[in-house]
Formats: sequence, C-alpha cells, structure tokens
Amino acid sequence: MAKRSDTGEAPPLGFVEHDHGACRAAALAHARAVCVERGLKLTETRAAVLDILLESHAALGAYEVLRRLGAARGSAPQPPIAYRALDFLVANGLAHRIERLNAYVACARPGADHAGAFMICNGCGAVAEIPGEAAAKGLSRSADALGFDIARAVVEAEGSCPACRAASPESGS
Amino acid sequence: MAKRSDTGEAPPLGFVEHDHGACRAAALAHARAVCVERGLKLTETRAAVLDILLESHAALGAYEVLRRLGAARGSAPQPPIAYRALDFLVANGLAHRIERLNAYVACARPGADHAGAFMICNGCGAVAEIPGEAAAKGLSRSADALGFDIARAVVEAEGSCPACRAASPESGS
DNA sequence: CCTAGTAATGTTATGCTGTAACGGTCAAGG
DNA sequence: CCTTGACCGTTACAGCATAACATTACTAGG
Repeated sequence: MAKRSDTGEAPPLGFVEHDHGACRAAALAHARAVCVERGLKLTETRAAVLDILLESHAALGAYEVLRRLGAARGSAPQPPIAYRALDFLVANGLAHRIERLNAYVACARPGADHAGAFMICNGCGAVAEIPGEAAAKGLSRSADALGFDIARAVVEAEGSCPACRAASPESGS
Repeated sequence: MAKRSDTGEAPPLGFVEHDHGACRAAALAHARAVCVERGLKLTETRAAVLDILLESHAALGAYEVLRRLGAARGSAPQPPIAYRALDFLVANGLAHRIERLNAYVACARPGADHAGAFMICNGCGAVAEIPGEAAAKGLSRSADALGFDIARAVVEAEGSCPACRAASPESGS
C-alpha cells in the first residue's frame, strides 16, 4: 500500500508513504498564509527552521536544528536563535514539541485544532500526529470527575510503526 | 468516600486531603514488600530517594532530589547517585517520570498496573495519578487503526486542580 | 528625511538535565 | 583466596534551555 488518497479522515502522515516534497511545500505555504492572516512575520530564520523540521516527519532536538541552521547559513548560530524560532512555531501551531524526546516536529495537520497526540516510532524515529480529541476523551472525563481543569494535554505513545514491526517482528505481535 | 469493593482501586491522591504520613508509610512498606517479592534490593540510597519523593505529591527534578539527598546525608552526592536510584524506582513501578516536567513522582497507586496517566497542577505543583487505561483507550484505538504497536504511552494533563481553581478563579473556565 | 519605538536577531554566559566511563566496596560463592 | 555481580562514588562531559544585554531592521509618526 503505497499512496493513499482517501480523504474521509485526515490520513496521519509519518508512517505512510506520501509525496513529501508536496507535503513540505504545502506546509510552508500554509505557514505563510497563517502568518499573513494573523499579522505575524515568518522571517527567514523561522522559515528556515520550519523547513528543517519539514525535511522529515521525525522529531529533531533543538541543537540538531541549530546545527542544520548553521550548515544552511554557513555561520554558527547560538542556541537562542533556534529556541526563539521553535517557540514561535510552536506558539502558532506550526510545529509541536514532543515532550518525551525533548524535540520538535513540524505540524502535520495544518489548520487543524492543535491539541494533537503523537505516535513515536522507536525504530525509525518517525512521528505521526493524530487528532487529540479521540485520544484525550477518557482523560477529559477523568479530569471532570476530579474537578481538574485541563489547560494542555500531552499524549505521546512510543512504540513501533507498521514498517518497523514488519522489519523486526520480535518487537511486537 | 467512593470505595470500590474488591478491585483495590483507590481514589486519586494528590488533589485530595489525606493522611499523608500514613500514605507515605504505606508506600514505603509496599516498596519493601515488592522488593522482597521480586528479589530486589531496596538499598539505603533507594529508600532515601523514594522517601524524598514521598514527602509530597509534587514532582521533583533529579537535581532537587539530589540536593535533598545531600541534605539528608550531610554529603554532596553526584548526579548518577540520584539518577540510578530514580531509574531503579521507575523501572520497578515505585515512581514515575513526568516527561512534561523532566521530573519524578512517587507512585501513588502501589501495586496497580502501572500505565498511569497524570494530572499536573500548574498552581501548586501537585500531581495526581490516575489509571491509564481509561485515558489511553482512544489512543489504543487510533494505534490499532494505524497498525502502530504501543510500547509505552505518556499521558499528562497540565492545568488547575480543584483547590487552585477555587483560589484563583480567573485561571479556569 | 529623521526619529523613536518595536520586534527580531546576535552574542555571552550560565544553569538544568542526563550519561559514559572507571574505580572502589561489599557480599555470595567456587 | 579469588571471582563475580550489584551497587555506590567520582570525574568528566554531553545535551537541553534560558537570562541578560547588544545590535539590527522594520515601521509609524513627525
């Protein structure tokens, strides 16, 4: 099963083959549109960092982003450069922080609600983003029962993606 | 109190008043029992770290644990001392790591399944542990649909506990 | 044009989080 | 006695993150 084009639900990227060039271009275009719409500036640094994250559906540590940013520029930027850009992207729903990995991924569901949940493959490092509501429904119910008011939910599953399960069957059934 | 008859399901601590001295003593006794049962050694360092975590239902960073361990001993132990003890406790279900905070809490549900979910109060720092199944059910379903095999799920909600909502009503709904 | 204000970047320095590697101690067992 | 294995002690360093301040760039108003 190579390419899927059914659009009934958002097909989660990350574990499925797709035209990544188009995926990347679309995400960048979406980011520009969002920034125009909200009066934000997608500066060169921010766009470069987003593009770095968009190179794959894996999560990158801030220092890896920083290294690639340095490589792209030919200079050696300092950590705050990367962190500020990442903070901007996360604050505006263009990227997400993966707490489990202390790392960042580009948002794979442009324009969506942005309470995503994530599946992290330990084999290949790919991260799939799925809508958070379904995953967090039970959590909301528990919170209501406790009188707890949820401001943000972190939902991250770690395991093996289909391809990695197929490659090393001993890791799961 | 809502007490289940024979499942042993406890009401979630952390946000509720309780006899914490007893809670702490019970957890320590449980830890000793678990270690005897499994042939593990609850050494002085490990017991001290567990006791430090049991001082409250808040999450503590490894270096804070380290400081308190040093205070308790009168010496100044190095990071690996704390990390090794914390790793032992986490590996054996006696404590949990809170990814969102890069910090650790004592397990509040001794003997339970150990795929907990957590609610973290931003106001007072308290952490309540709830059974993970309910919270992660939607996640499991999504994973099945994707063919993803979950090895571990991180489910952490950040927000306001009942007491803190009451104290500062502007922060909640 | 000039200027003042704001937002973003550049830079320095530092602190928190986590681990690799090696050596010492102690207990169990040949 | 000597090995083995588990744990602890220590050094050193790697990776993650931010405070604080200087500089640049854009832009709004005179």
